[in-house]
Amino acid sequence: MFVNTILHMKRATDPDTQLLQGAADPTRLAILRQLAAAGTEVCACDFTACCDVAQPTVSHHLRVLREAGWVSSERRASWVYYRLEADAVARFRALAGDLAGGMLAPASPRALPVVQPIA
Amino acid sequence: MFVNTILHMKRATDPDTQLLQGAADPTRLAILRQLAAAGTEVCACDFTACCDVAQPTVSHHLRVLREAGWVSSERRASWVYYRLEADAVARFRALAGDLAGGMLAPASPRALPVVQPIA
DNA sequence: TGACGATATTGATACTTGCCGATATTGGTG
DNA sequence: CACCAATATCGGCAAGTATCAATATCGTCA
Repeated sequence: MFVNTILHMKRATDPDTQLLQGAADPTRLAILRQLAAAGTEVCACDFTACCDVAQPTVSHHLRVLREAGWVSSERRASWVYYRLEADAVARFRALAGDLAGGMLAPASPRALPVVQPIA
Repeated sequence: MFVNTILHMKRATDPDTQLLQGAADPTRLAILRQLAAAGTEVCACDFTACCDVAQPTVSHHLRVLREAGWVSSERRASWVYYRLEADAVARFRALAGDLAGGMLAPASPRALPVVQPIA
């Protein structure tokens, strides 16, 4: 109450909130989905094609995703490749599991086996 | 491309993005977690105690959550009770599953499936 | 080295959001 | 009805953010 009254300085220092905020944008969600669908790294140039925003905007969103822990990037020749961070995905799923904790899965015996990447 | 060039008017019309934006705030995430932990409906007055923000702010966040589909409310006497919407939780988990899609089955030849114990 | 293509950064602008105080609304009670 | 407690809404401010044009940076190639 006090901390907040002085000046509302609380924003998104919590890592879970940061993760969610990272994904909570149509463009960034599209990027994440494209990465998930690809299953491997994706060239930054491909995102520019997919999302109907200008190149600097894509670059901005990629930075936000990187800072939120969602993706990592690697420069190769003239291109920069982005890949999903397994850890972020795992944390996201854990979060979803937490929120679902109190709910009884009505008819979902289809518990999909989680394959852990060995290395 | 066009819609966006004219004037950037795109914000969060996508239901998935709305769901994520709903949860992407420390106060709202705390509310969702409290609801999940409770497993049943929770009185609005209890949220005021938990999150260190003023009453109007809690009310505001509850509205955002309701409009995002995360919760539903029911008035009983002087109190309003909120409960998690199973549908939203399901959609959230599905989203998490989608993003994990590429990571669950890597192209590694001998990826022995580690079955997660039924929590 | 210079030109070029791919990304990133900067700067400016408009929109969105979180917050609170004040006030309205709702429902129970005397 | 008047009063009170619990919530919701309003009005406005401050901070955050999404966007783009212009420009800088990096890496390749001639």
